[in-house]
Amino acid sequence: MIQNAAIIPLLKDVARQEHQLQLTCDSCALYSLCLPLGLHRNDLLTLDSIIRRSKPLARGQALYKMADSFDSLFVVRSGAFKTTLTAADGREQITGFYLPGDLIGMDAIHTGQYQATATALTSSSVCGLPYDRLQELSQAIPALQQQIYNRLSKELSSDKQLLMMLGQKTAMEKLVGFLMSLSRRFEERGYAANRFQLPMSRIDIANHLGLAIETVSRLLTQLSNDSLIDCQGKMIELLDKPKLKTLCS
Amino acid sequence: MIQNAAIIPLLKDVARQEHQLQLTCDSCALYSLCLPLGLHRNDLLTLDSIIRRSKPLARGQALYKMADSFDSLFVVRSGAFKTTLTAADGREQITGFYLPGDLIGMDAIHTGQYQATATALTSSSVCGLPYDRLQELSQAIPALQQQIYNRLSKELSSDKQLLMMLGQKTAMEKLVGFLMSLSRRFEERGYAANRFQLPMSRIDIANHLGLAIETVSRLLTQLSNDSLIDCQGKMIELLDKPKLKTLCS
DNA sequence: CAGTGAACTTGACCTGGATCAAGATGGCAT
DNA sequence: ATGCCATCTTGATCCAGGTCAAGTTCACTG
Repeated sequence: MIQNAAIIPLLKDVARQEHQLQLTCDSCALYSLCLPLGLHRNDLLTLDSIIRRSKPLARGQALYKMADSFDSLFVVRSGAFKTTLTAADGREQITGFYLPGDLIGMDAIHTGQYQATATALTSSSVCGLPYDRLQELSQAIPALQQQIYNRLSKELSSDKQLLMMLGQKTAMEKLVGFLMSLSRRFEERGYAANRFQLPMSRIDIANHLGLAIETVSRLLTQLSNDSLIDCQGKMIELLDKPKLKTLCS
Repeated sequence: MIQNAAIIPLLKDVARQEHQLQLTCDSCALYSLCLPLGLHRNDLLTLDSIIRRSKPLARGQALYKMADSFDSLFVVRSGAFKTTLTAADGREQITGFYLPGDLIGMDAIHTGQYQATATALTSSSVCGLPYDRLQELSQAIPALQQQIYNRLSKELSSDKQLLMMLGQKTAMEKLVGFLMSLSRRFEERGYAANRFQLPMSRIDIANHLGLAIETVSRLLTQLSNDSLIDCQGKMIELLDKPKLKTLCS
């Protein structure tokens, strides 16, 4: 329950959290998921000194927009985000969903501009890491440099996994694969692996997986009918993980 | 013609090149595309000292295989590579094509193992960069650290572009988008932008774009009939770039 | 707590691209 | 040269999933 509050807090909850919130990384609940992982105490304090803790963002609010000038990476502190690419003709593709501890904006490093739009899916807050300062620090702190390499590499890997999903798999495989990957990510964060609130709409899921909303809706119904999941609106419970696993391999 | 020889050299050509090949980065034709870009002379020599220049690989030969233990990144020196993910059920997805100057293996950094299989599409050669040494050097050389961040970020960006292609676009848009992106990449490398040899088979293109081979073949025929491209086997000439651009936006 | 618009579900139908099938072409080894 | 196996092309058919349509439910707002 505390977990769910952390994912989809009401506005007033966020305000309260904000007030109570640890002001240093070393007392942060996300410590073990976040960038400072593996840093020594002094280095941690140095990193801490450059971090800008944001006001909470409301659902639907943009953290940054595509083509905005790039200055910071962001760590999700609470809530959830999506990043969207917009094509010349206006079509949009959701390229990723980001949960607490995830790092957003890394695809902008090689240019002066953000390459996508990052939007809060629920009330959310972030820690901002000014890139120029981060670069300097990572030059001085080997463990930090390594962390950054690792984070970049990890996002590369998961994008390539997603390419496999989009390129090879059927609608059902895509959807179940998506649910399983969400489940794993919640679990990594210490939340329940088998019962969670989807932070995104069916529309977002469909777009992300290259499907029609109707297809997503129908497949969720079908999984429900087959008692593989229980699905009440955005609340999902995974009832038969082994069978689900066979559906997405 | 020299360009094509560099992309698809005969084995004997490679052997000859190997012999003639500059042994230092600062005399390498790829210098401006490659990792050393922006390094000062002394730093360049230091980087140079850790580079392992490989024997040429024959067409179809693997540079590394998925789950092999990770130790080096590789820069393509000549030829071309594909990287392939293999799913549990054996299905494969080509997650990227790599041309001279491109860096391969970055998705492996965050684990001890390569995350994909890298295969030479033609006779090719690479420069190997032992990751532990590279990490140390980039700690000492700010410009190198920055280059590595940039390269990782750039690959992230292009993967996300690809996600957009796979998620949103029709078969024709995918194929034309693919051709245009190849054209741009050849041009960046100083080769002709409008006339080039495809280093990969139709099968590989189809797999990469999530299409059937038959579809790729049909669409190429159609583009030929409409005089938008000229297509003789693997030789492609882009005849009407403006119209092609409208087909993929 | 009624009104409103967005999100979601379900059904009926349609189509883009997959699959199946049958050559044609081409690169390579002998 | 010749034969062989890969790759590629082209045509015919099929179907997964998209599109269209018509409600239903949900979450805000006033």
